[in-house]
Amino acid sequence: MSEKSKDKLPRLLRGMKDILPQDQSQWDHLRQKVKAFATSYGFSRIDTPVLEQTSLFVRSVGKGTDIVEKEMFSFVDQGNEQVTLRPEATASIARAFIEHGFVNQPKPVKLFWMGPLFRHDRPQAGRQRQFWQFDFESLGEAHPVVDAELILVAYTIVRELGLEPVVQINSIGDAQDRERYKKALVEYFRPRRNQLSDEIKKRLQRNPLRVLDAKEEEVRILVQDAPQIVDFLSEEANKHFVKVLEHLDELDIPYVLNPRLVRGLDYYNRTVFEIWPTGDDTGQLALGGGGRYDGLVESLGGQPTPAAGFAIGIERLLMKMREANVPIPQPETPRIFIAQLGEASRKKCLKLFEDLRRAGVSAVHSLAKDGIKQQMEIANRIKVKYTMILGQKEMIDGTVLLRDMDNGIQETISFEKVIPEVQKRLERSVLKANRTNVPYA
RNA sequence: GUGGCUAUAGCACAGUGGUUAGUGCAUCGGUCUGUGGCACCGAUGACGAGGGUUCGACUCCCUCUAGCCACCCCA
Repeated sequence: MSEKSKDKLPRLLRGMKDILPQDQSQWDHLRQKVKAFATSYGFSRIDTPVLEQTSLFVRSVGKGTDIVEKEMFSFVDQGNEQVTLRPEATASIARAFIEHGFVNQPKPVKLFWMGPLFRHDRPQAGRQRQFWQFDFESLGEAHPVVDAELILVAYTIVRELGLEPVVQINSIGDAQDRERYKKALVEYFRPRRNQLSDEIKKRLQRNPLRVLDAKEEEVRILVQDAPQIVDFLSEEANKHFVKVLEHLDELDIPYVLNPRLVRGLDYYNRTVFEIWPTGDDTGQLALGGGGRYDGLVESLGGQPTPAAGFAIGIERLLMKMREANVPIPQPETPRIFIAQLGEASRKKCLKLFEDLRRAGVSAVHSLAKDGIKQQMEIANRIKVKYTMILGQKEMIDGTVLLRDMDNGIQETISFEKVIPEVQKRLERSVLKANRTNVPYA
């Protein structure tokens, strides 16, 4: 260390996080559950590459969006190709849908996706530059029941993971509806221009919908009386929205009609929704969101394909689960430690370790250590149930000492019988021990 | 991209414009070449980076980097 200056040491890139061994059980637990949900709701898994053509995201997410304007990890590769680390999943899924002829499958095509995404934002609470999402997408059906099913899935997953989500929902209509609405919005604000900040004025010009989610108090007050997009929906879009809500009522899913909910990606139309944790009324830490994107596949060159989907952020989910002290099953810890004494015993013990593994018993050893005391300390530290001791004496007798670490009782067992004996005892102790759940921590 | 706060060992925290920067936990070793939870002893290991002010900077100033928080936006 003294020789090397510290700035030469390799370091984590900004906004990147290692997922350490002690956090893996939470991640595994969560991912496993999400996978099980996907299967039970009939969504098939699809994985897409981390790297895609830059144009894919520019065309789908939209040129004027923050994601494309300032958050993409883009570069030119050695083959002079413009590439981007995926900032979201839906575009890739739509690309795969087109590329692999999913049009020829029965509709809707229900897909499940899980993986890391990359956005070059400034890190803060619940935000990293590499983060995980899982996505559920349903392609090929325009019917509102599809929207409702997706909301059901999103809501249920979050709920069954131990949180109390609230669905925020809105309809942003179809393209023509939005055009008429934008005009009305601009007109509404025109006589009130002097009350607006420069930033808001700019938004009003570039993307009037953005004014709706402004955080400034004065603007929010104005927004309350501003025209609402629901009043500008075409008859079909309105019917569609009403049907989605009827389904949610039937399912007893609590939702909040949020006329100010607009989403930051260009491909959305009609139904948009977000999943907020209870207690968050700003949406600052939305767990996820989604909506309908009927035009996306076609705009990327595929057949006209109505579709909808949602994404949920895994780190945010974990964060909220920790905050809420949601219990998580303890990871399996090893129950057996192998302690050895002497060169011959060491050889025997590595073999024993492997034999145990083959018998389905995962043991821990520290074969590199010499002193039995050190080994016992380690066994104690990792809280195994039994320690198997093989010293010179046992080597001569062809036995193993089996020490119960809770009460210190030791028994001599013949070497041949020790594996079945250990299996038997572990089974018994598993039955006895009531599985304890500890909170995410 | 903008703003505020912060940066001392693996972790949690002390500390000072002036010899060798402390403590607890952890790690390694010893007391203790056949037995853990205890105790005692010892060792390893840090002032984020670069520049400036100063006789002297870990301490004061600037820049950078990173972290946290907020804005923008989103997961």
